[in-house]
Amino acid sequence: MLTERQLLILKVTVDDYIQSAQPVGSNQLSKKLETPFSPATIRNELAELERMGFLEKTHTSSGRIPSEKGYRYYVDHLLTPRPLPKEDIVQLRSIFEEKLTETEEVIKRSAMILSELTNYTSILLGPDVRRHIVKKLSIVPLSQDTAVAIIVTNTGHVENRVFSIPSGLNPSDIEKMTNILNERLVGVALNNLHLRLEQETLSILKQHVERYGELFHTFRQAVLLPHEDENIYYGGKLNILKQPDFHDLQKIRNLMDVMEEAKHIPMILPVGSQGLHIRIGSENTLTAMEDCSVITVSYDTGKEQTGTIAIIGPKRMDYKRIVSILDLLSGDLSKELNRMFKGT
Amino acid sequence: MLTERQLLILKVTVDDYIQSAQPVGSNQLSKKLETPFSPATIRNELAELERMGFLEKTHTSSGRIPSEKGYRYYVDHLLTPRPLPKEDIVQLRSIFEEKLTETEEVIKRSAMILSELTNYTSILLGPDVRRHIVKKLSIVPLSQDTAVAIIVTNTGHVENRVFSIPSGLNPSDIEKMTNILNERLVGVALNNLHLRLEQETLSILKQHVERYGELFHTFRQAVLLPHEDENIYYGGKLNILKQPDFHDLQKIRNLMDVMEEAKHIPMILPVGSQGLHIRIGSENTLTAMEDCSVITVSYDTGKEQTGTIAIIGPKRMDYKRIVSILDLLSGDLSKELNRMFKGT
DNA sequence: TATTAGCACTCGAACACATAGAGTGCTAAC
DNA sequence: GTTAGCACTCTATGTGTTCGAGTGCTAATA
Repeated sequence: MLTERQLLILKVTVDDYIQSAQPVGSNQLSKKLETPFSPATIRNELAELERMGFLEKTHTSSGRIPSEKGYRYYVDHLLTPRPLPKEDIVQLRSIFEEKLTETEEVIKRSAMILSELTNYTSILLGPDVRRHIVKKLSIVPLSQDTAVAIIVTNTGHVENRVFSIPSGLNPSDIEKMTNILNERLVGVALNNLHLRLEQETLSILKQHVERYGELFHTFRQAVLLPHEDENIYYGGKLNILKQPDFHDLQKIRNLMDVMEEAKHIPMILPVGSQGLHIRIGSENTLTAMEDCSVITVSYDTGKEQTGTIAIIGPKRMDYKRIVSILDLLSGDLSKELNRMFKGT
Repeated sequence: MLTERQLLILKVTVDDYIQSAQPVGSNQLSKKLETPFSPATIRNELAELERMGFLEKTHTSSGRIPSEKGYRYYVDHLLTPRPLPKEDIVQLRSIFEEKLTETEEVIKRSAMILSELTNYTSILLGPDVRRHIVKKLSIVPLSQDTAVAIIVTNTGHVENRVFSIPSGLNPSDIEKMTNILNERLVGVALNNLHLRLEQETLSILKQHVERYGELFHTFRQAVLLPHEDENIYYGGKLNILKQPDFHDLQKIRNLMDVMEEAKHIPMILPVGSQGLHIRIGSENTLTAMEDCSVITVSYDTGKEQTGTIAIIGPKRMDYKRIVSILDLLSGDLSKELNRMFKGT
């Protein structure tokens, strides 16, 4: 168990290191504490904290830096979220000052402001497109053998894909097919589309549309593959380069590589989980991220759907500030999106 | 005027430096030349080439590296494009092996393969969206006071924007409006849409649609602002970090910053100009790019439209290889896109 | 018993200095 | 015109020294 004084020293050490990026020594610490103890006393406590695994030295005669266990303890027990300064709140709220009509726009803007505010990299995940509800389907012929399939969802999101149509097809057949699809598929979620297509529309198409087989086949192909990466929004991808903690070019490369690759996202952040999460250093799944901390918070997009806000920074991240910012943004974003879609 | 031997020495020097990234000395050069001259002779020539401004030294007793003037001369007079190795051709052609239906997909894939092949950053500009021709317009109501406007173009490109509609509007009015818009605007290029909207549809709308004013106004707003950055495709953004020529983190940041910002694109590459262009170092407009070379080539997307392929690398770029690659790709891409849209 | 002053010790950063090696320019010989 | 020879220059590398910030330990102190 940690004594009061040890708690205090640990907290001040972590705070100081987060702020200065320099190992913290007993002298500095002695001056910084409001109840003064001599450097020698502090040294004893530091040695004890190190023995317990909360602090580390970079070399034998250096000051202390927090270990991962130290950060973890700090985050779990010593984090006293202070109210955000006014200017931060103003900047955050500026996301919504210009009335945007599209979810994507709002999220994109949030990612941008967030990275400006924090100087870290932000990743925002929009609500899962696959759960959006089909509002309308159209098929627009482009040439003799191609057409574009368009699906509008309740959120105003538009999916579109070009597909090939059997040449010499009767145009009125396309129209018929479109009508049948709309009758049967409006109101269905995108992730159920596949199933419903086969179950409900195939037999009806068979009756009304000539050469339904080829047409149905390519249309089905087109509709099935969703653009997986289209609701991931980044802010400040290059902010890593601003951090003094990252100097090894190879590591920076690995890190940026991992972040940009959409398929890695589920490894980087807990997609779909509720509330606030903090992953410190090697708590991350990917080794490329072992020097990073990731803070995520979920937000609510209405209709029981959620998105995720994430901040990626060095382990020496300003946890206190980021947590406050994410808390505020999560609430604001939920409110705004619910307002936008109150009627859909 | 340069002598035969000076030309030869300049060429070998540039080639060698491009390959090794190390200043080239008289000894090396002497060994490398097929007609052998002693290092001393070479030294005299090198001194002369330096005097004329084609070569530089990094310090008094170092070997020579090409100056910008040297690269320029090399590119203008000494570039003997050699045929690409088979494996490069195979990899390039792999862009088209999987039959893609959308321009965007093909271009996206080209950007990716191109950066993998070259280890540099590629930027591909698609054909100017504003010159695409409207194929179909729709308005899909989402809620009582929002709707999404959708414009399909002849290329299969779909523009969509959510806009607000006057609450309590008669749904049949939206239908009427959609019909009128389609009658009047199909076949018009996107960049003329603005003008035509006002000139041709406003008066007709007035006659047939109640409360046309508000509806028309917000629709017009939605249609007017095109997503400017949506036909820029990047490949290998992080390849800069692979280049030994870039080590200064600050410069890397500036460079990446500039490249990612869509508004800088016209400054970085000669958008819309025909044929092959090479910009070396300070020939670039932006100071952030003063250590880079940019090679661009245009390609033809049918219907008298063009796109641009660009490779951004260090001044010490493998010009010979890149030029060959871009030449080949430009041709292939033009062919493929023309094939895709032969019927539209 | 908890705290602190004192002190020897350790390590990194900064600096001076020496050396090796690659390359140069110049001169004189071929 | 070409080249061998040579003195010179600069970088990179390694070594030794000093300085300062920090530590751990011991003994004195409250």
